[in-house]
Amino acid sequence: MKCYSIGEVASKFNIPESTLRYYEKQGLLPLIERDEAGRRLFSEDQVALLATVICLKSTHMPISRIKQYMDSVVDGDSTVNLRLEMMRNHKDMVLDEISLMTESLKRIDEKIERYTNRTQERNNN
Amino acid sequence: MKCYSIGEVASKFNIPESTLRYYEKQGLLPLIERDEAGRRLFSEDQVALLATVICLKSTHMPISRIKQYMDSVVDGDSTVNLRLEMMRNHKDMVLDEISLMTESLKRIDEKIERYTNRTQERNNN
DNA sequence: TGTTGACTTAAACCTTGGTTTAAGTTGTAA
DNA sequence: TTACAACTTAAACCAAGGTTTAAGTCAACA
Repeated sequence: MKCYSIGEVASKFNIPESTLRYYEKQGLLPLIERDEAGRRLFSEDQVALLATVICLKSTHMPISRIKQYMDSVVDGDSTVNLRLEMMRNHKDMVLDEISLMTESLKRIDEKIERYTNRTQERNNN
Repeated sequence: MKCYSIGEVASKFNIPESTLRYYEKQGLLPLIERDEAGRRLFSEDQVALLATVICLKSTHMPISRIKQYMDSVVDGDSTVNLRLEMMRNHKDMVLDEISLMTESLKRIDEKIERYTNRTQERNNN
């Protein structure tokens, strides 16, 4: 099974290696193996888990909650219900945030329109 | 013209007074008047400006950029083009972020579906 | 008149989410 | 065999965005 070095993973996801080390230390990337020299080896599965971490981060889940989620992934089948709950909850948070941003975007669009009109008037005078 | 105390504004927008003081100190709320006792008096105009600050914050504009924007509001007509540019730029950022979140939401929905199926299987066994 | 409650300030403090540094190890290509 | 690039660690450092604290002022009500 092909494994990836930290450098490969970092460039695959376009994030600094230091961030990957930080995530591991925070417990977001459990069970990363090492080679004889102590270097991290990311399996395909772990790359997939990292993709999940990045997905949750991009929707603003705090690191402490991502850790809870990853811990329960490691704990296996017994936590499926918990994880389902967590994802449903998180989905609601994300939908709320998207709504808020979409609302705010309307105000921003109004400003753009008003400023556009004002600069046109200027040019016509 | 009716003016609002910091407490009134805080509860109107449901944010702590300390945050309002912090925003003023950071230059997001320019030109707040004081009464004889030194207490802040928010005019209707300033309440409207605060609403704009909150709108920009809710779309993740950093305080330093909100300050730039507010500074140019204070500078008046000569900065209309600048402000138009800023808002157009910001709109693009917000649209990108909404897209990213919407993409991530798809992955989250997939997880919800998989976990839902797994718990149903459990119950049928 | 005194004691609340709402305000003021400056400065210290806090959390989050990393990034940087310094010193060391390893594998490979020249 | 040396020199370079890719890795390792722990610990220090950093920026953003507030929050808390301590000490004080003031208006109004009992």
